[in-house]
This record gives sequence, structure tokens and C-alpha cells, in this order.
Amino acid sequence: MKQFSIGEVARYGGVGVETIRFYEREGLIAEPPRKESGYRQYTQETVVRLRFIQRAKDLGFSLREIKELLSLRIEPLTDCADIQERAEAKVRDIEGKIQTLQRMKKALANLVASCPGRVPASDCPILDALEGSGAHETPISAIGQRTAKKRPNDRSSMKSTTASRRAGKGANHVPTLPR
Amino acid sequence: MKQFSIGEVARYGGVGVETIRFYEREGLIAEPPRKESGYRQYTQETVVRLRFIQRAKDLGFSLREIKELLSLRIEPLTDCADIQERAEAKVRDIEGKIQTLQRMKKALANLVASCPGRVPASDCPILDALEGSGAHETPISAIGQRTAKKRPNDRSSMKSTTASRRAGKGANHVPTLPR
DNA sequence: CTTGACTCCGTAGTGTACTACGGAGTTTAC
DNA sequence: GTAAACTCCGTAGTACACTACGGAGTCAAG
Repeated sequence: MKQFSIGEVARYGGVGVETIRFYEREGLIAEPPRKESGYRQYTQETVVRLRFIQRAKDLGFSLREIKELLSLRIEPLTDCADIQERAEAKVRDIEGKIQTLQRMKKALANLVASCPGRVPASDCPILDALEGSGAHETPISAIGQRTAKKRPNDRSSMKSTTASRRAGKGANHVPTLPR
Repeated sequence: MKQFSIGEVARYGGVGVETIRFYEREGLIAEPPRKESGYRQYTQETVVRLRFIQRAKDLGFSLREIKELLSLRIEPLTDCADIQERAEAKVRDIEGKIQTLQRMKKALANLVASCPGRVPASDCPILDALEGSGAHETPISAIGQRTAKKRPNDRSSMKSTTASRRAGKGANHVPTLPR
């Protein structure tokens, strides 16, 4: 059985040497046996696995998700419906991102179209819109990707009352300046 | 002239207190004068500026880009064409992202559709495709967002020969396993 | 033998955009 | 007065996915 060094496996797997060690630390690939020198000795299976990882990344899966897929791959009770469900969830995720990007693009394109070009910046409708001033109110604030960041952090659990109060007002509610 | 504390300006600007200090460190907002206590004293202008930042973020601009827009806003020689050009560039950037996401979605949707559902994972066409095996070759590898990461790092300049050698082979070229 | 490429390790760093902390001082409402 | 909320600061940490380093040992080709 042909043995591969880490450099070889990196080359055939389409990643860097450092990345291999990183994936090992993250549990995406197994630590292989070593030579007396301490050099890692891989088989072709690791190359296959690395290519799986790259392809899954290309489809938008995160390393955590890929790790789960890899586990399911060898789980005896798994059937294809489970994998399918994850792929469907990823499709929905991607669709959401596309929607957000489409909204951004549309708003930006409108701003570009409203711009007469050769006027001073002080009269620029794009800047006016960003400033929230100008003749028409462009609803920029409902466009962006400002979703709550998931922070699975022990320390945040003690501050959850603050988060609850904010959430109750709608995620993007900004108070009006007092006059 | 009404003065605002950092908490007030955060509330009206739609960001957190920590974020304000972060923006100050990054140069997105100016450090304001202080009270004797050391407390920051803001004006309404900072609220306006924070809202500008949020709206620009909603449109997909990075903080660095927003900083530049904010500079252009007060630059006497700027005309609107300059702002327009940046907005157009962002539209193109977003279009590229949408394209990539569409390709991902299509590939995933095809995989989902090819899945019979209730078969063992060992016969799953999704996993087969990710593994690069199976009856038909799905071109996953041309889909993803694997662009070269810009790493403006002094230290990388000494290793540029390695990068050059890799680039010359096409960004996604992976050697074939020897048989 | 020599030299250059490669390998090892654990830490630190990159980029992006925040967020939290600890301990101390200040402000505000009851 | 008291207590809670607020402010300060600089550092460290989050998430994500890598990437580089330094110094020492190993390997392979000339």
C-alpha cells in the first residue's frame, strides 16, 4: 500500500500542508501513523477525504457541517434522506443569501441610476440616501444582512436580559432622535 | 447644543457602546471632547454618521469602504461620479457573489433531486458526488468561492516564489493521484 | 558530503466586525 | 444615602478558515 507524506497528500488533495495539520486539529481528518522520524504517513483515503472536503466547501458547507457529513458517511444507520435534508437546508440558506444580495443590488442600482454624475458631492443623491436625508426616503434599512450573530458563549448567558429587551422591539428598531 | 453620552448615541445610532469605541479606534468616527469625568460628549452629527455607516453596511459596503465614502463626503473636489463609481463597483461585486451562490444552489439542487431518499448512505448519490465517485462526474469543483485570499503581510513577500509557482498552474488545478 | 526541500511543533497571526471583561469611577433615580 | 446603571480602558476573545513562524531534525539529489 502506497504511503504519502504530508506534502504529497496536500498536493493531491488541493490544500496546503498547514491546512492539513489544521484539519487534523479540528478533527476533520484523522492523525495518521508516523515514521520513526515523526513524519506522518498517509494513505489514499486521506486524499479522497480532502477532496470531499473541498467539494463540500465549494457547495457552501462550513467545516463544521462538512465534519457532520463525513460522520454520516460512515454511520451505519444513516440513510440518504438525512444527507438530502442537509443539502436542502443548505439550498434554503443559499436562497436567503441570494435574496439579501438581490435587495442590496437593487437598492444600489437605484442609487446609481439616480445619480446625475457631475455634481458636487454635497448634492449627491447617493450620499443623501446614505445619510437618510433628501427628497425621498429610500428604505435602505430593511435590506441588509444584519441578523443576530450566534455567540454560543457562556458569558453571554448572564446578559440575556439585555438581549431580550432589545429583541422585543424588533431586530432593527432604532429610536428617533429627540428634537 | 444638545450633548449625548455614548449610551445615547449608541441607542440612536443603532449600534452598541462597544461598537462605538471600536469605530473610534478604527477611525470611522472622531473621538469627541470629554466631560471632567472622562465621559465622552457627542453631538447629533455622530448619530447621523453612525446611521450612514449602518445604511452603507446594509448595502454591502465594508467598514473600510465606508470610511472612504465618509471621507469623500467632505472632500471639496469630489463629485458625485466618484461615489457613483464606487456604488457601481459594489453592484458588480454583489453580482459576482450572486453568480457564485446561484451555481452552488444549482449544483446542490441537482444533488437533492438525484437522491432517492430511503437508501443507505453507502448508496447515496450526494455523498458519491462529494467523493468524486459515482456513475456521472458532477463538476462541483468549478463552483465555489475559492479565490485567493489577499494577505497583505510583510512576511509573505519572502515566500512569493512559492505563490508564483502555484499560480502558474491555474488557481484550482489539483494533480491527479498516481496509479 | 552538501545543500535545498521537506517535516515537525505549538504558538501567533491574518482579515472582518464586532463583543466581553474586570475593576474602578461617575451618574441618576428612589 | 443607596443601589443600579452607566462610563472608562486596554486587552482578549468570538466566529471562520486558514497561514506563518522559528529552530531543529530528516530526506533526497547532485
